[in-house]
Amino acid sequence: MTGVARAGRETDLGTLPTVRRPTLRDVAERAGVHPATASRALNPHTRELVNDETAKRVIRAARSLGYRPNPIARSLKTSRSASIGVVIPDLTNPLFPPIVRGVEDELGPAGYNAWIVNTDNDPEREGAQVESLRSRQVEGLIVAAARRSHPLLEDFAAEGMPMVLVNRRLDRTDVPAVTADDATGVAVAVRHLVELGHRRIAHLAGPQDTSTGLVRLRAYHQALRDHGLPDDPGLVATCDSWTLAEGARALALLLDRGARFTAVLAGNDLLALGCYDALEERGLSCPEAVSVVGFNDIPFVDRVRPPLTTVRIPHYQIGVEAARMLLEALRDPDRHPRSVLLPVSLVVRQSTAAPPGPRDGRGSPSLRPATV
Amino acid sequence: MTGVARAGRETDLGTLPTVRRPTLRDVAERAGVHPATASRALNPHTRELVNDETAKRVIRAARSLGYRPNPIARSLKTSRSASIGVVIPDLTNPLFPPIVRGVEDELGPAGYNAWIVNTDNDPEREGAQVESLRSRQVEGLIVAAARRSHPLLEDFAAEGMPMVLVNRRLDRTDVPAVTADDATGVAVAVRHLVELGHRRIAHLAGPQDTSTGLVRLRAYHQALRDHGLPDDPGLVATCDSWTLAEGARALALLLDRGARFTAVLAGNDLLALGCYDALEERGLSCPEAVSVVGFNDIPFVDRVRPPLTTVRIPHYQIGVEAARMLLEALRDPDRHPRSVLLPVSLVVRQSTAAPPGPRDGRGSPSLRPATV
DNA sequence: TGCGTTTCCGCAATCGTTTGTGTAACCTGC
DNA sequence: GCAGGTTACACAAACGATTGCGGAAACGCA
Repeated sequence: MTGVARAGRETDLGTLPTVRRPTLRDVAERAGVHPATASRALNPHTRELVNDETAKRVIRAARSLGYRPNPIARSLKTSRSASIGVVIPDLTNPLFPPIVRGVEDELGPAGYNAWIVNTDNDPEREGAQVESLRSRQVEGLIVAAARRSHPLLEDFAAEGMPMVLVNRRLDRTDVPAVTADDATGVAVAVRHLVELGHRRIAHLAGPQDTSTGLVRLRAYHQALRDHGLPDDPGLVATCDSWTLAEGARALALLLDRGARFTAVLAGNDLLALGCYDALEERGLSCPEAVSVVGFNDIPFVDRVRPPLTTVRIPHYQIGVEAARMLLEALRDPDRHPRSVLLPVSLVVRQSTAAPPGPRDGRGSPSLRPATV
Repeated sequence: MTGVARAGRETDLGTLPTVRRPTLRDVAERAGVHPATASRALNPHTRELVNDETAKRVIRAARSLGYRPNPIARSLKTSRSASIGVVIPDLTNPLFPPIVRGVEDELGPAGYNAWIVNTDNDPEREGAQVESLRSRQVEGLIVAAARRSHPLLEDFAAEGMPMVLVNRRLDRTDVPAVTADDATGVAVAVRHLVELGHRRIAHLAGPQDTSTGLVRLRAYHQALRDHGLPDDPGLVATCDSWTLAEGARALALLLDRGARFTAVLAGNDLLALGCYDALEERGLSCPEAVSVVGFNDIPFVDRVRPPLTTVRIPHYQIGVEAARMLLEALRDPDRHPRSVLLPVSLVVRQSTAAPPGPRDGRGSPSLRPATV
């Protein structure tokens, strides 16, 4: 009688043509076994518990019915979800999509899928989003929105939620992070400027509640010392957010203060683009009057005017690496958390040139490298 | 005895410090009612079924325990999820993040959250992703990845899945879509070029399996006719994808073919940037030798070199509008599906200028508008 | 007092899985 | 022929919510 197993199921004739998706029970019925057996037969991990012959029968039944397990029911039962949350502070920042893609590419083949949320840099929204992730039983978190002190994330980590930070890290070091080697990046950038002849280099520091903001600022001071350059506090302006508008505001502030500098190291590319605006507004040309260096090498900064000299970080690879680490942590929860620093490189474009001015006789504004 | 209601729950002393999240049963226990009553008390929609006094008690209990309903259990029981899927073809295309943000901003206050997936323009991946959304019981779909003929989406729509398309639409008109007024945009762009004096205008058509690609191509032909311009088939090249590289390839092809034109209307901004590359590679300057017009006005094209003249579409608003329509459809499933066309505007920057050449005596290449 | 209505709440089934336990049937070896 | 051990499956209890149904109070009214 199992041949017409579906008959008992056709009682819902009141519903629309939409056919109910087959459940495990349907599969079991068709294969003539108990749902429990069907479950075990379908799960590669428990297949050994059921007779080979029966397993094949179940699998065939499942295929013929087009059975797809219901992840919701499974989650409810197992408290797991085969998905991990990806917390992005701002999707419209071109830095993040490539990272997300790296995460997805690595997670997919492992059977996990990524659950992307956008916090908009808003703590309240972040709280809601992350809570939503948690209640959906995500098995881990990849977070690009960390601040140095971040109670929410710290609590989560303390509760044992597997977590990997990307791009930014926490002050406490017990949460693994995948970041670019910011300090080296800054050092290289400053060296580049020094080699061009700059001695008064300003810095647009990013928000100091983010590790990137702090680390880059410190590295800037260190680099200045290393090169024996004057470390004038008046050459630093701190931005409240990683946005173009803040970059413009901060550089304008520096300019208004009468700070004298021939180059500015921006905390990231967006701030650097803000510098362009502030400079243009005052009729200062880049790189003739002021050289600008960015950080991150986000998409399109190679095509802006002038093409931005910046520190390239491996966006995609950061995502890949973070996903990989999270997967390892899921497989072996006792594994010691380690953080990794990915290598960076300076990509010199046209926003940097020798400083203007009387220092050397060649002070012409047209020192732009002839290459390109 | 209810004062120590938690006592019975502390049997899991073998587990780690991780405390079990309170369930509805815990709340009920503490309030001294049955879970069913607690459920009704907590749900604004059924609160009227329970005594006001009791409801307050339950709510207080819930608050004091920090109770958060388990959306998974709820989904399983109700087959709903309070979330909707957002299907993006490529998150690294700056066109989409603003749309996503519009969607999220509109969905959030309505109590829904967005589930973003990336198909990478890969049908297989798309199938997997969308299936995953479906099995997670998303209540509707906002799709930016539509092709003109798209069996997967058509099937979903036929099955009654509420769905709104953004940016691109299907050939069949029974699935609502929110798009920009592409035809008008093209008309305005062509008129702009004509007014500058161009008569031979090329077009880099986008993939013809997308509505945007087709509509814009048609509008291009129409505009040419309207202005009495020669409609030379040799002036059109079709791109296989909406990427910068394809834009470069297609324009190079046109150039290699010996096509003669003074302006090119690119199917979108990415293709336009590709044009820049192809032109630069041949030593042709923009806009002096060739004017270029893009479409979409994605972030950063105002800062590239030269700043791109393009048709602005209301990215964010497209997202908002789509979410709004989807919400309406969820509230009233029988509502007639309507599509909306959002207005566009031309934003003239520096990639367009009068054509070069002997036509008028002023053929100097320095016709760039002096403003800015 | 008795009967019909409300009002309020508890009971229990249910959503679709997973998984611990129970138990036939079968084998093995003495 | 039977103790002891596998093997292969079924049973049923979860996971945490929602919801139809039914019944006990409480109430209204004659």
